[in-house]
Amino acid sequence: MDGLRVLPLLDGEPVERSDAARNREALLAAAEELVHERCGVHGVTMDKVAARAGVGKGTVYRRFESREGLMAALLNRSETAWQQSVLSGPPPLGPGAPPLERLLAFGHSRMETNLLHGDLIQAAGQSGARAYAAVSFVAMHVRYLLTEIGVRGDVPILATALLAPLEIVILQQQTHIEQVPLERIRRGWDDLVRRVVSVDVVAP
Amino acid sequence: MDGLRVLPLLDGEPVERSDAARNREALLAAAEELVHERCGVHGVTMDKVAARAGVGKGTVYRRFESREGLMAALLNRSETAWQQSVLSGPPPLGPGAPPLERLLAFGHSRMETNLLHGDLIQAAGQSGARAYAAVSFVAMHVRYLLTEIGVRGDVPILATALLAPLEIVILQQQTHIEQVPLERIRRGWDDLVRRVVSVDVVAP
DNA sequence: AGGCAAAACGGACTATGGTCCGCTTTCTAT
DNA sequence: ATAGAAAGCGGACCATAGTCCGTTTTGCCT
Repeated sequence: MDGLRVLPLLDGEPVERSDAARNREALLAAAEELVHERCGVHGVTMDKVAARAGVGKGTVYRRFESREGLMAALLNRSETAWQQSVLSGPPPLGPGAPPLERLLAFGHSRMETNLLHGDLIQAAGQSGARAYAAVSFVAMHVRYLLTEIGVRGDVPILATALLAPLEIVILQQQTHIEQVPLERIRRGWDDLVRRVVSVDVVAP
Repeated sequence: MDGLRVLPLLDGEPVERSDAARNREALLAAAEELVHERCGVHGVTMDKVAARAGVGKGTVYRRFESREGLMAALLNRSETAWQQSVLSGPPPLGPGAPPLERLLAFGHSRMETNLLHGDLIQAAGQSGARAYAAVSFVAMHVRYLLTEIGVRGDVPILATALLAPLEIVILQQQTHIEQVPLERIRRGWDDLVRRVVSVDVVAP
């Protein structure tokens, strides 16, 4: 009998072999351990990750493409939890609050998250995973909220404009180099949002 | 007679030795040549730059600290010309036009410049020179224009918010990955500026 | 069960950024 | 002009990201 697996699992995702899956887990776990031990992303080398996971270096690169890819994968783990709290957590970040309040809460939360994972984000660079998964989720959400608020104009572009000052390169420039206090950055962003939005809400 | 050099050239900039100056020029020239030959920043290695300039690798690092530093130095050369046209070129980019027009022209010009030097900017990273020279010039100018326009609020933070969407990481995300046409990005930025500014100009 | 093709493995190898330290050049004071 | 010290020089050396390819494992099919 041929039993299970009747559906030919439409190609494009040709099933992950068991050893491959095992090794991916091992590698991510090893990388996370090393980041914690070393108290940072710097100093976590590909060799060490491979050794800790008990595999060869070639395997790391097959699974994650590059150092950036590995970091991006690591990042996605924490990002997922955060995305959950945006989609279904308590208001005002989650659903239930009026859209403007949600948008402001979103900005504050995103700011904190980005600063928290700053080094990891930079180490992940432009690498695929983040560029797609994270960026597009965040952009999507802001577009949605802007639409709910009733903003006229090129919503996708405006969403990008609101998100840009929350990017880690900008935040680090402000906090680390210009020494701007966080509270002021936050108020500045709130002000920006209100300015962008007010044009439409006052004049229908 | 003890002749020239009476002023003890107040320390802090302890005079550059002639060989050092010569080598710096040679290195920058070599780096520029290689960038042109290779049609890009990638593939320009420190070894090649040193060899082309006819010096050892150690010299490159003494002069420019790191690869990022070298790239930043390269960038500064072109940046300087651009800064001149902002400060004293023809309007609307240069002085003479009303501040709002100047601000819009500034955004367009900055957008083009950043896209043109995209790879170089990324290769220069956060490295000193750019973080200070370029960023602070640009920030200063936008603050000045916002003040002239009569914007109330936290002008430095608003300036950062307007500049953020012009950063290369954002622009490349939009043009290369999301395939947004340049014209649309430009119009989007104009809209953003008008929204940010309009709050103050209509309601004094 | 046994065989077979595809996928995965792993470690030696390469390329390149960055460091180090003994030697050379430049500058200044005599 | 000369000597001495400070600054600069340069290439051998190290660390780490990334590649390659012969070998091993896996999972399906008869």
